[in-house]
Amino acid sequence: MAASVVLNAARTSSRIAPETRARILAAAARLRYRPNAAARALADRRMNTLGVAAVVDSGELNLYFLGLFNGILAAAARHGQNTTVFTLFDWEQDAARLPGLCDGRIDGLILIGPVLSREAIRALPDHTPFAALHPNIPIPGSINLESDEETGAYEMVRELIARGHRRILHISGQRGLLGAERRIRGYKRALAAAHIPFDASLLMNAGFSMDEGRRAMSKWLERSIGQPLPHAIFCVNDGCAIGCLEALAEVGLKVPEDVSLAGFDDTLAARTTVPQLTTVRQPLHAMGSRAVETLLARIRHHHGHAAPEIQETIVFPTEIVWRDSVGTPTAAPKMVPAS
Amino acid sequence: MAASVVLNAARTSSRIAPETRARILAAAARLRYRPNAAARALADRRMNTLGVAAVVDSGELNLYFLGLFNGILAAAARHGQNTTVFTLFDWEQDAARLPGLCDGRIDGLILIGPVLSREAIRALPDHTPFAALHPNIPIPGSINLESDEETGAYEMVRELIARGHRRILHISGQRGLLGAERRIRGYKRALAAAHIPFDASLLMNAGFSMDEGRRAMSKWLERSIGQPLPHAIFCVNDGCAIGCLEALAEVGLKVPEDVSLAGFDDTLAARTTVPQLTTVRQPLHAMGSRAVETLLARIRHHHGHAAPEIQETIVFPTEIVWRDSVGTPTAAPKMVPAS
DNA sequence: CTGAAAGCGCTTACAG
DNA sequence: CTGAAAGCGCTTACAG
Repeated sequence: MAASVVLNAARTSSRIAPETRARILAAAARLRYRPNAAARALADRRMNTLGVAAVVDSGELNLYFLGLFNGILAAAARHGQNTTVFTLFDWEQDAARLPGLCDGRIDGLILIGPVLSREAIRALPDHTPFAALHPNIPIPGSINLESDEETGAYEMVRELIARGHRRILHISGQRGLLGAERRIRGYKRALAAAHIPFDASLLMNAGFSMDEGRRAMSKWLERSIGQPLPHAIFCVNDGCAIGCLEALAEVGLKVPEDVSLAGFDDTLAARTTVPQLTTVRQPLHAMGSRAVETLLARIRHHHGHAAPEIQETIVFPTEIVWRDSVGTPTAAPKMVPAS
Repeated sequence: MAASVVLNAARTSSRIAPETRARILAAAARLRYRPNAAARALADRRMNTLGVAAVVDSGELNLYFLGLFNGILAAAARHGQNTTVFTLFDWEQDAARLPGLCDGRIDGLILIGPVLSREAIRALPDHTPFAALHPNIPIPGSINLESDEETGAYEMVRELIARGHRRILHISGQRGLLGAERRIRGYKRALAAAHIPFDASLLMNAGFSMDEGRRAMSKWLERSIGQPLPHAIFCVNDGCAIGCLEALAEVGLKVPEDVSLAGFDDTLAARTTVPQLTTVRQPLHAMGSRAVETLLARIRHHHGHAAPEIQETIVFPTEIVWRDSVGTPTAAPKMVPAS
């Protein structure tokens, strides 16, 4: 007992005599004593470990994940918490595995971009606090963190228009996904505000990946041979924009000389393209850190500490980052070449 | 006891009567029983968790880490293992923290690119098995996984020469780091094999990051104004190559028209540049998976199972991936423009 | 100031 | 086939 108190600098009532303390410390050093985390967790009902659950699409975690994860790790390290990663293949199919993860090995769980049905949400265990980053539906009882994607999209398109771009192609994410729909709404609102009629042929459904961006762009180009290029292309995220860039390069079209291009997220990739990508920045690092901080507040609450005042939903502002992929439109837009 | 046996399908001698078994299962379902991982770990002396320790340079995990980590996660998932990430700031300074991580919360530890002194290696605890990916010094007693970087560099430079490039600038990593030195050796060997004298002005010391690549390239360009460009530039890794690409773009030089460019690693970034990067592929995903498999074999061994035949050092072959950043050299190389 | 005691939730011999 | 018992390594009242 005395050893436990001394070695943990515990806040129990017990005082240990200096001499005893010294003896304990000496013995610990001599024996190279290391506390056992599992035993401590069992006695404490606390693992000091946070879980992170994310879907690996096409077998790989992506840069969006990496941005959030870096923020999560930084905050976790500040608070002496470990982070364990659970990978899922598919939200719908793996939602059933979530309760099994909350078995005492983690104190709280961060869900990255969860797409859960209302039933799946109802089945979530209530003894473990959750935080959801970009949930497709806000999860009741969980902390929900999102960014103001609609405003981000709105402002990006408004600014493109302000720079003279009028025909703006939007390559969107899967219809029905909240993030995709919000960007579409922002896009449409900005067009309407500038009295530019919405043109359905300038909205391509694609997805959040490079592959989907490439395919969607190629398809659009193929079906538009001989017609004028848009002035600018606004993509649902950076990955999609990079796929787009590839498809344009394949038929010899240059960004931003022939057409301007914008992405969304400001992941690492936006700075590694040539030209660098103009994009709507989501503060991924800050969002990841904040998820950890708020989750830890909840965990302390669960452990009987003072009840923290926690918003259920935290919205982060977005911001436009201007780089070289957006230029000024040429007077006479180039025609789409045959490929 | 019966509950434990039934719920775990345990391999104990005990047989449980079907009726008892049914009663237990029913009760477990009714009570929504979830085993407690900490208690199980304490009794089993096994956490079913692997640790991953990596340095975050400039606050961010990079794509090299992401490549390995994806492989680690995939293999860990296959074996029902969790993965917890420990971030370090600096190997030298944080080596002392390593023993503290081996306190029963993990069964084995994977070190990503460790740069450890012989003393730090000696201080590593011996009750926890290790695997080291790209260790700067092979760690005795640990599984060491590396790729054949020297051959990769040699073949890349040999092939560049075969395509007509003779003046080849090498932007290297920090001198003294094994990975950097091996690439330099490969570079020099390939020059020697083609009877091209080594030119010290064509070797720039930089580092493994985009920033360092950009700075080194800019510096080289500045000091070479009015002189001929190299035919090709071979960078220590993809990140460095991308920095290079930026520095070239800044002064209006185009890849591959004005100069060819090659990287190393084949991270995600190599496919997201325009033009896409020719690079030496290290099988990062496979290396991460293999680290997990061999580490698990060791852990089973530690737990008294059959001794596995494990090589101390596993070397993965590299492979050149041809993309668009390498072209054929022009007859008259461009001169370095004033910036 | 100190230490004997109970308990965290599980597992695995072992004796009936 | 079944269940009482000891033990994993820690923490925290609690009684001296």
